[in-house]
Amino acid sequence: MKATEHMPEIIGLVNRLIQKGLAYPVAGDVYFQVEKYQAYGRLSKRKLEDLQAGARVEVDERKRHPMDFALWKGSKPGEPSWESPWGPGRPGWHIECSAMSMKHLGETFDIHGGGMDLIFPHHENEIAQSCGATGNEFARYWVHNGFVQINQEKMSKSLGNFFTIREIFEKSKWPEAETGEMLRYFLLGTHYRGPLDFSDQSLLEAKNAVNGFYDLFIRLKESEERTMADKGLMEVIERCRVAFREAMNDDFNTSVAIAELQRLKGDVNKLLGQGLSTEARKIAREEFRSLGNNLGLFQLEKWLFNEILGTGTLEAHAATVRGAGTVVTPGADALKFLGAAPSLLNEEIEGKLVERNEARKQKNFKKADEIRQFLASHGIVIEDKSDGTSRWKR
RNA sequence: GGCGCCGUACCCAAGUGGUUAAGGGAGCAGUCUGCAAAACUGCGAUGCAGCGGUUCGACCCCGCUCGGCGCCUCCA
Repeated sequence: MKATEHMPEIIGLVNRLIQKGLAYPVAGDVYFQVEKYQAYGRLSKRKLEDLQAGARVEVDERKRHPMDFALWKGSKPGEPSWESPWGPGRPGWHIECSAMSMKHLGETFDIHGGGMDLIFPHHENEIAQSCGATGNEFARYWVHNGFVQINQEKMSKSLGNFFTIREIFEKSKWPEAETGEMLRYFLLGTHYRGPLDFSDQSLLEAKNAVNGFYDLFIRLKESEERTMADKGLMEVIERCRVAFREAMNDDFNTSVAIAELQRLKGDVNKLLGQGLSTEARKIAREEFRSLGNNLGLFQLEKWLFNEILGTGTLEAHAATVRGAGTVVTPGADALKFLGAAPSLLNEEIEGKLVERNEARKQKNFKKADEIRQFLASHGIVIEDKSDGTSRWKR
């Protein structure tokens, strides 16, 4: 959806505000007259008289009040422009949000999100425009998130200390799905209103935490049929459901919601030690999937482990990392994932595993350990199972 | 000058006017294991930036201070 596809709606909205006496045209521009909108400043708790007019930018003398903001800006020669009743020009910053949300969501809608830095002036102005034009409430709830910070500093384009999610994917030595999930886990680990300091360590911690869940999922799939703890499982699941819902209902308290998932993980691991039926293990996995779905977690089935054998995903990805070279932005240190060693082909890993198990059978533990060591140097961890076979993971 | 967010253990991070201040990671010590990994068990803040105040009682309420971050008619 693009703002440029909504020019008729935008122009219509500006017209409506002029007709209501809330806006006035000046030499090809159209300004919203803040003094005519008595609730101005309600969202950001600002009073017109408290604002420092001209503190950063010189006041435009043509405006009736220094705080009046542009709904439409006449274009200078050579600039991209659209035709309007006030001459060629382009929409002011805030108007397209109002026009587009009105068209697609209605005059009043439930939730409007955005960074804290947008509270003023952007969201304040959106409200003024929208409510001014319709007389109705604009957004019922405002959800403002804290900043992502790098080394205690706001991440922003102008500071140059930013990088994109795509770059995180590219720098990571892990498959995209995994990287995405750990990023999501990291983001969800703190309350949305608080600041969030981005670092390679935080991401690594998130990765390990997510891995812990998938370790459990693998166990759920492999354990033998025993039914001792089935009943306990249902109790533990029910407790988690209630607590999880409660946390989310409390202003999206995702850190608590995640803590509940962790608690369930521990509970299920314990019950698994006692013995769960195939059916119960399936229920447990489904429960994680279902709860996790609220947060975009645990949706991957064959992720990470050798079940994805043959897809080539990991190898292709490692090539991307190797070719990427060094990062140029100041965020480089944050993106420098520790020891991004080149990966092995899945087939090679499988081969080494067979070789090692052969050695183990012959009690040639020296050789077995060498192979473990070799794979470890490539970031591959081997886990021996009780039935004599092994699994691996990165 | 105005408005706002944040400061909790080694790290990340919830939370409450008064029961043991969630959870995770790391660490240490065990169980298990050929060795590992995973899993499980145990240990870890007498204290929640500092100082005052309110209160029978504050980490949580109020005030001040210190420290970090952000916004305040341009551009998005």
